[in-house]
Amino acid sequence: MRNDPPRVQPLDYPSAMEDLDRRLVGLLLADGRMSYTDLGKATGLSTSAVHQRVRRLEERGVVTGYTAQVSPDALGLPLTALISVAPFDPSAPDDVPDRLRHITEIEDCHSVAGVESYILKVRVSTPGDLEDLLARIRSAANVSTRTTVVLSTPWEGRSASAAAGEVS
Amino acid sequence: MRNDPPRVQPLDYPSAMEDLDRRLVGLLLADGRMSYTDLGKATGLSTSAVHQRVRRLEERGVVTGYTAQVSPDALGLPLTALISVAPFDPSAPDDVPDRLRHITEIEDCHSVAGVESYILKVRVSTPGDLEDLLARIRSAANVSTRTTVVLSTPWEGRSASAAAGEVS
DNA sequence: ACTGAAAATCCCTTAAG
DNA sequence: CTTAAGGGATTTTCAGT
Repeated sequence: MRNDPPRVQPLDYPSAMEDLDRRLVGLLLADGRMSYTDLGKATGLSTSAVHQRVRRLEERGVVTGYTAQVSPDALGLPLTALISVAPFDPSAPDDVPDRLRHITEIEDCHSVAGVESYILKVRVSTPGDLEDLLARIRSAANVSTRTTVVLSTPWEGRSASAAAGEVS
Repeated sequence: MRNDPPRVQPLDYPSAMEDLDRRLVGLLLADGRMSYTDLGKATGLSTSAVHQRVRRLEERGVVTGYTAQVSPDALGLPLTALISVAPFDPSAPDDVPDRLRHITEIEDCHSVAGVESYILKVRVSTPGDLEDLLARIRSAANVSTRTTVVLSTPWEGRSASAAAGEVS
């Protein structure tokens, strides 16, 4: 694989997180409504200890919130696409995200290193809606677009962090 | 924008979802730990009614679960990349997702229409880890890769569905 | 389908060791 | 971090409309 040069510091990056914290995060990723009591049973900790740790995780910004997982299909948004955008005028100040933020069909907005400046993930109902959306994006941000249609999604949102909470 | 031909059926697609359901989904997207009591207060429904509707939303597969939102940065995974993969041998049966599923760094896996077959979203700690990951992906699935590094993410996971739950 | 209330349960919080 | 316990809130059910 890779020829590891010796590291100056044998540290793991910011990730100074204990094993218990990782387990808790993993459990909350799997079920964000789990009670502190149940989290305690699953980790062997007392309810109070879990409460403390989860609160700290929230304060440290490791856990930023909780949300329902919703099926776009069931919501009538069966068409997903990835859109690369490039500004028509590269000399203009780059406020593309600000100009696009109000467009709710855009689920993700990444600034990327490459020929194009941003990659968006969008969800719509029909090809016609996609056509409309592209027009809105182009005119709102003065960009050209290159669209890749998603055919299917074997998996999504699997939070790499979940590996941290795996049962060993 | 687009020249709408008259629709054969003036239906809204599968989305036969009432306004109340949309509001509930929106609220649960914003706070997945909200209690039925509070959901009731927010929608003007009784606790029981909320309970019924949320249960039905879960049964219908609209709400598929609940999860904590976790900051990859805080977890020590500050480097995100999008990887397009294309099979070396296009005649071989396409079991790329199965071959990649065990690689936990891969958060999303989309099958796409385009020159390349799949687009992956991955998270790692360092460029070195990305290098390793790419090698593992290539050898596990016998594919070539094209990697786009994410510089920053103005927003992510904004669930287009949230628009449904907006305050009018 | 929603309301309202009652019952049972569970949860959070605090305190003390 | 644990145990213990109080008080409170929440889930869940059920009958009624």
